[in-house]
Amino acid sequence: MTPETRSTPRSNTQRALDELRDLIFSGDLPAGSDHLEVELAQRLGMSRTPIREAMLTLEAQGLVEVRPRKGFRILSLSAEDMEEIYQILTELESLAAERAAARGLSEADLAILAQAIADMDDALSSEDRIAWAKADDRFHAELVRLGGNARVAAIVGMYNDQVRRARATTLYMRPLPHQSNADHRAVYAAILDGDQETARKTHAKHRTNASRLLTELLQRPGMKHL
Amino acid sequence: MTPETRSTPRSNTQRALDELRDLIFSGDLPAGSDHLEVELAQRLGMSRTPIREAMLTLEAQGLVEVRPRKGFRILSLSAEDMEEIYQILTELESLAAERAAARGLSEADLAILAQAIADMDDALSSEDRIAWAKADDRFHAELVRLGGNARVAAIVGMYNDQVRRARATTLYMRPLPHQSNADHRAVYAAILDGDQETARKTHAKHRTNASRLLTELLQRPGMKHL
DNA sequence: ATATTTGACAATGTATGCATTAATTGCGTA
DNA sequence: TACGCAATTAATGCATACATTGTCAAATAT
Repeated sequence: MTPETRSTPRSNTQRALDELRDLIFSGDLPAGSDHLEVELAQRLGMSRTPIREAMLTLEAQGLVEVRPRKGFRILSLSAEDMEEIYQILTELESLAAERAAARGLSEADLAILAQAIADMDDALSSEDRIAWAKADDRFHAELVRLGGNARVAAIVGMYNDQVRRARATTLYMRPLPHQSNADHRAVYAAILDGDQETARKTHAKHRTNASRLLTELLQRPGMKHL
Repeated sequence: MTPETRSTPRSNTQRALDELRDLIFSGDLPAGSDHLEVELAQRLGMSRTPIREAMLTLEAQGLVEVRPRKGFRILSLSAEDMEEIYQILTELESLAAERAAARGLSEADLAILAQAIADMDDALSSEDRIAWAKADDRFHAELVRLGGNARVAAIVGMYNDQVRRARATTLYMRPLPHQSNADHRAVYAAILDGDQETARKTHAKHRTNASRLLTELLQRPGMKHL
């Protein structure tokens, strides 16, 4: 845990990328706010160049918008954006579930998935929503990994980043997600069974429900953008 | 068609992005080749900075890989890569077809789609494969547009770019795509009918067939990478 | 008062130079 | 000959300076 255990001296561009992501996800750079190159450069203690380069990558990932004389705008997501993203997540994760089921994976292969489910159960009993959200993240990330399509995993990861803020906001607005855990177990079972169709459909239903819940919460007055 | 009709004097970074894309798609920068910053800078008549910035964007889009002292590598696609990409295209285009069917679109809304189909028919009768490929592109682009999810359209567009080289190569290796045209018409009819399930399944089958054909051709000896 | 033009300013786009560092080559030694 | 080490080289990472250009505001004309 020492501060300087890093062997590779990461480039400033890389640091800028990581730190800017953190600033965005933490809400330190709020959605909708604008930021000039010099401002961010000073803030991170480097020159404009690595900031620009990091911002280009973040733009390609859909997190910011470059507005030539107005600075970088941290993109906010409307309810419609959220629906678009959830459609994609539903679709691609369901594909991953189907493919995972098709691969004839053993219980050992599914250990991480099983662990994530167990962690979610624990988190639910202790009503620890943050721990639950983290385990849920792990479940979904591992699911797309098991799907065996690296590009699907990358896209899903990217969009999960984008909705992270929204999920954090709604985490305490929703009831405890008992149904989610049941869904996860059903998906797990279908994958282990090699039942592609069930894996896909079960997961699709799970995601569709989650999506509906989220968008309903987000459409409450005063929640316009995140 | 005058060379200087452009009102906005596009930035060099933008030009670099466009021209590098063209060089890649045209095969002028062959898949697998490495290129240094200075080389490309000289080639495009600008300094290293806009080249670097363009390359970062291209890297985020999966077209090149930045290899710190070895130059930028133009990524080649193996048969496995192609399968990954086609899985995604199948999935997201089928989603688009379903959503398009759900939107209650009128015949007028589907005019571009219908035109693309007609163009493909014409191209088939005259056995003009290039015209067919272009119309096919238009059909798929319009389909995802009609799906109403801009992010889906963006992803599909990106991956279509990536497989363009492969499709060009195989264009003359395959039989004339009569079945494709029948598929397209079926998808069109389902969308007009508002039959979501048929739209999705029909398009999925269409894409799966196309994918199988392509990957078989690509697995012929001597075709390793594209 | 409103619209328009001009001008100053400020932010970005781009080029360039320097420091850093990985790769490579050549040399010495076993 | 083969191996390892050191020096050289070359490419990039980053900072910085400068040119360009959009923006804003003040001033003028209608």
